[in-house]
Amino acid sequence: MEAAFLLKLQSAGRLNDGDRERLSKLCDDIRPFHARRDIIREGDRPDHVHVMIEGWSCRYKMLADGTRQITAFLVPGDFCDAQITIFDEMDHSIGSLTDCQVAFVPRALIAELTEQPAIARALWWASLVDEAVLRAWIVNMGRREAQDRIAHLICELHARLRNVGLAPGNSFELPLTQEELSDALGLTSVHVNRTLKRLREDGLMTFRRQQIVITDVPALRKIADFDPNYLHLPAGVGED
Amino acid sequence: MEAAFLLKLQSAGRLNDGDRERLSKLCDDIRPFHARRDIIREGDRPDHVHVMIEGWSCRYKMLADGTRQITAFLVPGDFCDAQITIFDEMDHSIGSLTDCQVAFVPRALIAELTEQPAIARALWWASLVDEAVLRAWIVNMGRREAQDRIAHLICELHARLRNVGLAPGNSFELPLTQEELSDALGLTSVHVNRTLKRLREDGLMTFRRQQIVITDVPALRKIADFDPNYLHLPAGVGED
DNA sequence: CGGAAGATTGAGAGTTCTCAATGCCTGTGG
DNA sequence: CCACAGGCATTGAGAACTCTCAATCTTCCG
Repeated sequence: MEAAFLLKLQSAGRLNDGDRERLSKLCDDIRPFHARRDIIREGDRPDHVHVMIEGWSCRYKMLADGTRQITAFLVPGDFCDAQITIFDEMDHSIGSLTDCQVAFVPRALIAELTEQPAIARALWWASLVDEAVLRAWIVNMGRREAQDRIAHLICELHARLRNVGLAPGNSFELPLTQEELSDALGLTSVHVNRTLKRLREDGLMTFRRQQIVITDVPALRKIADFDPNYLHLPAGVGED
Repeated sequence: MEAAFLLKLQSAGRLNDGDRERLSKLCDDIRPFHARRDIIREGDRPDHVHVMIEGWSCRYKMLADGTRQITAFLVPGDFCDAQITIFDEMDHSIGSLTDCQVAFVPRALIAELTEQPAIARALWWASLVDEAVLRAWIVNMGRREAQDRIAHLICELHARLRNVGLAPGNSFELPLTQEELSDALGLTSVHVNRTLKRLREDGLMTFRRQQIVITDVPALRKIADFDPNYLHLPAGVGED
């Protein structure tokens, strides 16, 4: 299978064989992480940039009262912390959700790669998509109640995973507990549980054994008010 | 008064006089907008980048059910839509909140400016701060109840406005209605109203006639669990 | 002096949370 | 192969928070 980050950066278009060749150097130093470990912590000043190769991780912040909010899911192909080439220190943490493989990329290599305009552009593009996703999450948490909110997140993940070849058909692996899901949605796990039940009963989707099956794609998108435009995927990929 | 965007980009450091001179070209084409007008709409493909010079605007999305979610407040010095140099079309709208002055910057000028490494770096830095603010909003909406959520937003705006010289002391102008505030916070205006009353009664802050007065900065930051680290301001500015 | 928009308040309904108990599944050790 | 432990998932009941709908008050302006 082709490296996910190539599939992803592809979407930014304009990569030629030389660029793809250069990008393959990202994989020179891949390290494994167990599930539920911190890959980077708030306050760290890592000297490598981390890229997800395999498995899932998430950005998160802990609050003073011990609650957690997940602000992003990172899947194969996602850059964890390109911002560290600009900022002094991390303002949030990144933790693995599953066992995973993470590429450690020296800052110097990033600097070298971004001398290629097409690569710089692709990275900027990826960063702007991340931003668009954050806005979509804000809309989701601010203006949708639980059922529609879950539906929207599932539609988004479905579209993103398809783009990197990880969601054949209308199902995909979602290696999260309901607790983790609730930390991303701004809900409690109890309420997520009840709401998943309703989605199941309504014949929209099921989530069992870490497997999402979207039973009725149009209906799920409808209640979620999902429009994939913000993901800026290549034509066709976001469509059903 | 110095142009706000210079003060802001300053925070990225490393700008020399030449850079500042070049950046002044951003102001060559400034146009006025009345309050409550769209500056750009979702789906637009503007050929200028817009920069806030004076007044307030906001990013927002409308939902199918007619509700609105504001995803960012834009104040003097903020770039509205740098992403349009990469994406084909806007995935959200930007509307003026007050009468304002907006610089229209041709894409070509942006391209020219970003040939200067320090300027490119400053713009990237600004974009990463925007991203960090979006994450902070997600945490805010996901894990704080109304009073703490409002408190956090006010602390953030206070810090940001100080950085561009718009918040002397512990008060600042916030030219929003309670309705607009509620659209940013994911609440209803009725609930915002009641909660503002409580903040007032608790001696933390007041909001009357578009004027925020923070009565007790430490207490407000405490209930908001506010840490300005994510704004990556120059040392000292974020502090009380 | 109106009018209109925004702010404030009340009452009741709906959503989500908290706390706690129970059920289910999986991996491990005997 | 079976029993058991631990982590998740599921369910119930009551409390807390937020929303809706509507009325009333204020403020701002022409």
